[in-house]
Amino acid sequence: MGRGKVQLKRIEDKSSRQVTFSKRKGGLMKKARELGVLCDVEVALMIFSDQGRLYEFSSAERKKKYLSFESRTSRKYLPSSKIRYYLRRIFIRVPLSPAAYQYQYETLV
Amino acid sequence: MGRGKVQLKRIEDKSSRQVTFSKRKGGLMKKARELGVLCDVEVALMIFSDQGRLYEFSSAERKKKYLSFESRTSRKYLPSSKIRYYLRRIFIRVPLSPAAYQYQYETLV
DNA sequence: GTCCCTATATATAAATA
DNA sequence: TTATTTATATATAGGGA
Repeated sequence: MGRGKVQLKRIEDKSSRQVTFSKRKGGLMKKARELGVLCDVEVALMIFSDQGRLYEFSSAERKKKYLSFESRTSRKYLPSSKIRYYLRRIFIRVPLSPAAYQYQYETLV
Repeated sequence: MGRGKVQLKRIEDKSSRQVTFSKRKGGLMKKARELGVLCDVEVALMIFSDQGRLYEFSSAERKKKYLSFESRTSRKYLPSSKIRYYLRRIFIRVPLSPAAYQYQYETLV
């Protein structure tokens, strides 16, 4: 999709990796939104940049009614331990123990 | 990206909506994976079809070590109340009350 | 549904400013 | 760096079997 064909492996040059990230992130978000609209389905997309920043798209129209995770994190740079924590909790969904959940709940609500 | 240009609104014909869903879902998954590899970032994508089926991609390499939500749901068709529940819990992340969490935890673990 | 085909729209790599 | 341009690779709409 460009002047040259690209190999599917990590782009080693930091500068072009950043440029590609920015372009493809935009493209992916756009396509996620299109899929939601065209096919009338719910789509969610989350991307953690290597800077630890969270980019998120969700087609859930009710989103605004609820406490948004995004509002708590998207403007922060997270350390990698936090990233791992969030990934486990959100993407991989290891249940927290009830005691750990109680603690989390108290810090969030 | 095809013989005709498409308007960004719900495809009303059920059959072509289904075909478009299948094609674009595949494309989106592929691009999510490419972004993760090329730019060395974590990407997660979740799609609920209108049949209530969950399709999921996550670049988190540690995934297999943990209990996967996918293994519990991706082969099932969920009623819309369940979809809404999962969307709230996962995408929008309304915290459950500790009591409700305790109940969920017991049914999951 | 479901798989192919292929003309066309779109995304984007590399160049350029 | 950060935009903008443009040539090219890729995705996919519409169609047929």
